[in-house]
Amino acid sequence: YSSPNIAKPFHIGHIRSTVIGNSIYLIYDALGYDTVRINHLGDYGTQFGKMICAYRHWGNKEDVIKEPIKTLLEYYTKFHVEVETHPELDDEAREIFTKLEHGEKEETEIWKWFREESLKEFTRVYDMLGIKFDSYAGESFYSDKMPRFVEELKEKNLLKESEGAHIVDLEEYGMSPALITKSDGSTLYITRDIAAAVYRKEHYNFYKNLYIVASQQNLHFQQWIKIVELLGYDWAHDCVHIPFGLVSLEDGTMSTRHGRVVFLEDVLNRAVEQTKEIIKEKNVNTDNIDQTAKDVGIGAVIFQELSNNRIKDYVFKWDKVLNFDGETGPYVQYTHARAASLLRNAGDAVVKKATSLEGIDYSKICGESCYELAKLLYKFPAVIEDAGEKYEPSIVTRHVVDMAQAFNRFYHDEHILVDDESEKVAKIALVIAAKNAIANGLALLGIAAPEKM
RNA sequence: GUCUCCGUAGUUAAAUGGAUAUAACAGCGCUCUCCUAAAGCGUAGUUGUGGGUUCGAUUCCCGCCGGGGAUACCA
Repeated sequence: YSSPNIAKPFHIGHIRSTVIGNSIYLIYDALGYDTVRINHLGDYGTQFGKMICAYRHWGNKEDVIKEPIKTLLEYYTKFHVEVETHPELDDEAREIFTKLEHGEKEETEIWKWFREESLKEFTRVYDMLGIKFDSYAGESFYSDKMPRFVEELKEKNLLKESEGAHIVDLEEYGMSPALITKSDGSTLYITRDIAAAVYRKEHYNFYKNLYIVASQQNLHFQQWIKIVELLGYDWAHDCVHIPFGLVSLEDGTMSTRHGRVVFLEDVLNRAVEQTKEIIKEKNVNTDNIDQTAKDVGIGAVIFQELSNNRIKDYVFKWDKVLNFDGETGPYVQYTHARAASLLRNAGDAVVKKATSLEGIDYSKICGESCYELAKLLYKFPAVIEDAGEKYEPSIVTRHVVDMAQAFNRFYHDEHILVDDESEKVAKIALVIAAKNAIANGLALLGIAAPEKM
């Protein structure tokens, strides 16, 4: 998951795979699975031939070091402008990519350098989001693992030559043919995905191999999973494509080349800034405004991303992403902070007694809203399993909202810190349970749960 | 053209085939001498369309309408 293309900006379109993938990892980890987080970087392909070609013609080392992504993107854009009038550039770019595939030293070194510089920028955004990976083995990692499958496809009579290229005909399965090698012999995305799947089976021996990739690539996944099956690998259907809908902007589809793009880092920064203003306005006594603003602002962006069914398309709107009212991350975090505040006011002795769960008179919590809250807390583990089975973090998000709503009603209806000691302890026990459930729920989404806000 | 996904209050969305379709936002009102009002409460408003299966359909099947995506040398 995540898997951005190196040398291209990390924009709002990348947030979905990143954040959904992270949450699915967290959910499966919580369910007790051994998990490996792989960032299949888009660090290979014809585009890098173009990029290197552009760098050689118009590039400058200092500029790249100063601002890697922006500069490399300029080269890429310039290439596409120039190629209109100089079509020979395309041939040159293809040739460079072929050299790269053959491991020519000079091309490989430039490419490695681009990759490192890009990764530095991505890491900054991942740090903001609090997201880590176990492996950054991207497409390039499989560059030397593909010839084996081209041979295997030939042996099993699956490969056909067509217009100079090599294809697997999938017509009988209702799919268009899959292009395995281009007419110049170089490989494609699909070839690398087949190599990657086999590598992962051999290296990790996975139970499930999950791909959190946009629904635009549905056909691509159907094709290569079918090919893996035709190659005779019985685990083909343990590879699962988990698709999600498209993010577009109000003025159309995002397009890096046309400058129609919203940078993820800008969204996160603005959300944090706005949170800071709200904190100042409300004059909340927090120990560390910067940390709280970061937890809440970034949490808000992640939460919103995970609140709808992943398959739905949506249009990115600033006022929506910066709206913190209603069923939002800040609402849930606020509820958690309220619960934390109750525990502080209750005092250590009461909290300790309630935590021990010994001698609690549960008959003292009998209001309707207490019951509704308790019911939701009880259902939570089953909800997490359901979310895992369906690869759908929004199921957790919805339930966390429901729990927060129930807690706020309970908070409003019931006086919690009452004089009656046993009633107070019983109610605090419920508060502790709710606070833990909300914090755990947020954790499964990759969101912090501040004690104060 | 073919394949595929989506269509629910003004808006954004919920709903393993089950009871009066559920929330939030935006409206309109109300509640801080009271544990954090980033809260709570009230109010009005919804299944694109035509069939079918079923005791029962937002959900499953077929047609239509509207929108997105894919459809071999990008990834």
